Amino acid sequence: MSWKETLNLPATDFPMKADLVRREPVIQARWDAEDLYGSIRRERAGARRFVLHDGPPYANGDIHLGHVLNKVLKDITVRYRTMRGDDAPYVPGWDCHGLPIELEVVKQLGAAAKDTSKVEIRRLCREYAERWLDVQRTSFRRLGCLGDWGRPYATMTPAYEAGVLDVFADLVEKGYVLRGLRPIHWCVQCRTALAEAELEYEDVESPSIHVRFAVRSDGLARVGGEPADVVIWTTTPWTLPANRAVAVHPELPYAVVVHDGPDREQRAIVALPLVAAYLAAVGATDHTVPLVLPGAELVGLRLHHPFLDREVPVVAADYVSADDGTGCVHTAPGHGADDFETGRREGLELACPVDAGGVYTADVGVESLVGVHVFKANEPVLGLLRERGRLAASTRFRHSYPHCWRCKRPVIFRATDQWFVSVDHEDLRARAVAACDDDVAWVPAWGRLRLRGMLLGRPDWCISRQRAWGVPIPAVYCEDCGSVHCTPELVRHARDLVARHGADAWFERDIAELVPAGLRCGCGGARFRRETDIFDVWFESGSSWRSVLTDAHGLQFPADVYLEGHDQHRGWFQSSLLPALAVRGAPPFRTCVTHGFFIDDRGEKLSKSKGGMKELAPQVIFEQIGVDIVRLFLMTGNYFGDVPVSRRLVKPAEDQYRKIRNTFRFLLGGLAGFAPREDHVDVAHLRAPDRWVLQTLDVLAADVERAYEAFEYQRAAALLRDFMDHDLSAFYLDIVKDRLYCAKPGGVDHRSVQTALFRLATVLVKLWAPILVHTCEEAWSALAPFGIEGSVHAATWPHHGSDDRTRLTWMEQLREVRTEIQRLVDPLRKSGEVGSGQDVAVRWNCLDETLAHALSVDAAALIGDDADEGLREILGVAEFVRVNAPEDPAALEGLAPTGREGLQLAVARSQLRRCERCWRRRAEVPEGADALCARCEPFRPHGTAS
RNA sequence: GGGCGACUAGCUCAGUUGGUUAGAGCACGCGCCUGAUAAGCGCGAGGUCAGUGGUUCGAAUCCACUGUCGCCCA
Repeated sequence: MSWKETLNLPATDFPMKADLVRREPVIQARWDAEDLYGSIRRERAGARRFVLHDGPPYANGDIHLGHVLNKVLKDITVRYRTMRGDDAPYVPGWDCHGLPIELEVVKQLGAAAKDTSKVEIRRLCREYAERWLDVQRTSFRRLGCLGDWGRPYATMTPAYEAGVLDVFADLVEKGYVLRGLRPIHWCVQCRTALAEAELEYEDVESPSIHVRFAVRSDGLARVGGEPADVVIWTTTPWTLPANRAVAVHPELPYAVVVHDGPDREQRAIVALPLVAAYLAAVGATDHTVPLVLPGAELVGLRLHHPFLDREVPVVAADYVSADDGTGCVHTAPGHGADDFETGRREGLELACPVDAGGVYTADVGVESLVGVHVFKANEPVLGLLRERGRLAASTRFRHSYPHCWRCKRPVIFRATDQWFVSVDHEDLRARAVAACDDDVAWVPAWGRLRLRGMLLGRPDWCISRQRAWGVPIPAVYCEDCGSVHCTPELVRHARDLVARHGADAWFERDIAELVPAGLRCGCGGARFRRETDIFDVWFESGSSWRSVLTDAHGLQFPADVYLEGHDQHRGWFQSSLLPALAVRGAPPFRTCVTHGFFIDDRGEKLSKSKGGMKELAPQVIFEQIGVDIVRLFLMTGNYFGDVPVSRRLVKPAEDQYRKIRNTFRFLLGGLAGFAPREDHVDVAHLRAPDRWVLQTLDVLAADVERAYEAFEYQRAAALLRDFMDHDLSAFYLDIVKDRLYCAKPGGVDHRSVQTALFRLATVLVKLWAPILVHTCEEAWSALAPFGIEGSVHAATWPHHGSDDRTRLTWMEQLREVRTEIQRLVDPLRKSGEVGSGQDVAVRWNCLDETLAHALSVDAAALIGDDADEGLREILGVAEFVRVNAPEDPAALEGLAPTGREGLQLAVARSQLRRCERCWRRRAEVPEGADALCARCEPFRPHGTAS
């Protein structure tokens, strides 16, 4: 007869096939319908608040894999903290202002852009940002991220803009804000200042020229008495009209080199280590060096500008190196950061004869250059140099050069009037470094060093931009004398206006409404015009703590965590730290967590020109792969560093997912007929393997918890995967199948397993829940018949105790033995001698005290009643017999050493008869067809012959 | 060019403060089971821990240099 019907085979509604693409939206719809986020918040009201402050993505275009990783990590964090019992709100935000959106809008307007008012452009920008905000929000929700999606923050709302102005007003009041002429990166195409973050470095080919600056005759005595030239090297000939000095390193040796030239002998002054390079560049064939002198002795020499009627000094500068060029550095204070600093120190003129569009102004000093675009000026400048015999050499040079992130054109350095936040006012820089060291935790730890280095090296923060789409800088200029007014009162006046009417008011209202009543200029004037510059978007997002970390959003200052890509060390982390420190005196975050970026499976960064990662576009994830699989995939690698991605690399995660899912399915299936409250078996009465597995689960839960606490979610996933693979699927579940299927339903053997399975299921679903958000919710629902209610995401984190490891180490030893047996059985299987382990008889002898003890005394103590049966169950064999070596040396025949020191084993086909129901070979099974073991005999239907 | 990281099996990664024979998953090879079945299980092969030099009784692990890659900057 078929005994299958007399077994308790697994049964559950939890399907093997995930069908994530179809099922995830259904689960999300239920979360929405039941207002899961809102109800959790209400439930956690008054609990310890955990604030993760969302860094706002830019509301421009579809989301990509980078957004996915970032939002998933945030979601895991929020869900984990929530399960720990914290009140962990998540308020998503969007960065809405800025150049990319404005340029996109302007591009769409085409020729009409010129005739479109600023306010109209702003309106179009707002619509554009709103549209993408919605698109992105839909995608983020589809990723299963839990949050206050109905009430996000957006940097273009009046409340947010007012917050930016609050921060600015405080900075003005405390004296951090200054206005000045500075050379900054400038895009002549976009006609705007660019932040460091808006630059992209690309290789370009530039002219590479050596230019001779003649030493004025009264200085020749210091350089050998003969006419000589200081030779500089530059890749930007167009900046030569703005040259105001030549810098040398005071401690570097300089050589006077005499060499042959095209028409006459030349005497050139260059750094000694660079003489050979110089001679090669000018093509000299022989030379002498009559004089070497330190740079310090050159300082103060006066030089003739190569084509302008002016003299420029030789000055000292530390940054001059002997690595390239000539060691004599062309210095144009209006066109370079180092040059500017040098110029300020030496009192040089800050010349910048270039207008916003990149065209030379009349100040350039050469009639023929006026009106020429600097990108087309290199040839004319070279012409001037040639005419005057000042061009020593000219070639081309390939190097990395900054480009505008939006229009991709090369940028220039140009001196302009800008607004700055001083980084050194009231020791802000030093305080920021100290805060980095003492008040902020960094995950991974090297984030501290990174931000530290950036803070120490950074210049003052240029916060102004000459564009339309942003928060206006509230300042006015006197119409009579031109002086600027930007007081705390004026800023706060504007702040109130913006809070009520939005930032557009600044551009559309009458000037009288923008300034406090009765404002007078020092010159007596009372007529003003408004500043039209707007804030750097980094200043806006860096002020988010002011308007977002507030009660209005259910948040508070400071945030527990900022969690972003590690490009935000320089970006948002820094731009948030500085204003908060200046205004509030404290960092806005307690911990900064960073993740890495994606590279393709060849180790190269993903670039849009190569098609980005289309095979893993969010649409593909949503419609073909499933979010949970991708969430799992993202938790397999080390997301703190570079994350390699490709469709091919996701494959293993799909397999892993199926394994996890099926293990859940098996756990759930084994629970059929179990009523937790009534059928639950006390720990003390649990069978040995069941008691062991729950203890192991406790250890696992503690490890997983530590991993979550440390933001090492990939570690949590790895621990869980290993446990489900090795400890459950390959070991524990294998050994308990017999009791689960064949033991008397409702008996202790059966209920003991079910007690373990029930706890395994509920705990594992919880431990996975922050990562596999949908699958765990589905599994949680499948536990409904066993009294489980609600959402797993509203459930609380499992308790776990017991540090007693004796049972664990005991079982470890048994597993070693099990492995050794399997190793020996393998050849028997391949030869067809045995099928499963249930056909195997094992004889063993052990020379190792500890192991022998574990297999005998410990087994008796930990298994209880029938230790032999217990060992057979754990080891998965039909017979496990210790040979009586001392009294019967012949019994050692056939025993072989194993990988485990001291353990000797012999395996063979068991000669015992097999129980037809449970397939175990046992001594008591009688001969004949349909023979059953003693345990199974009661399942024989009445009237059936044995 | 500078700062910060990374480099371990064909691929993706573990490897807690230096300490037995460097682990796992995928892929690969050989099998088992058919009572988790569009599942499950076992065994096996595969590594000069990027390279070179150093510290140490002992280095994948600490130090220096070199190479390749990434991020940030110049």
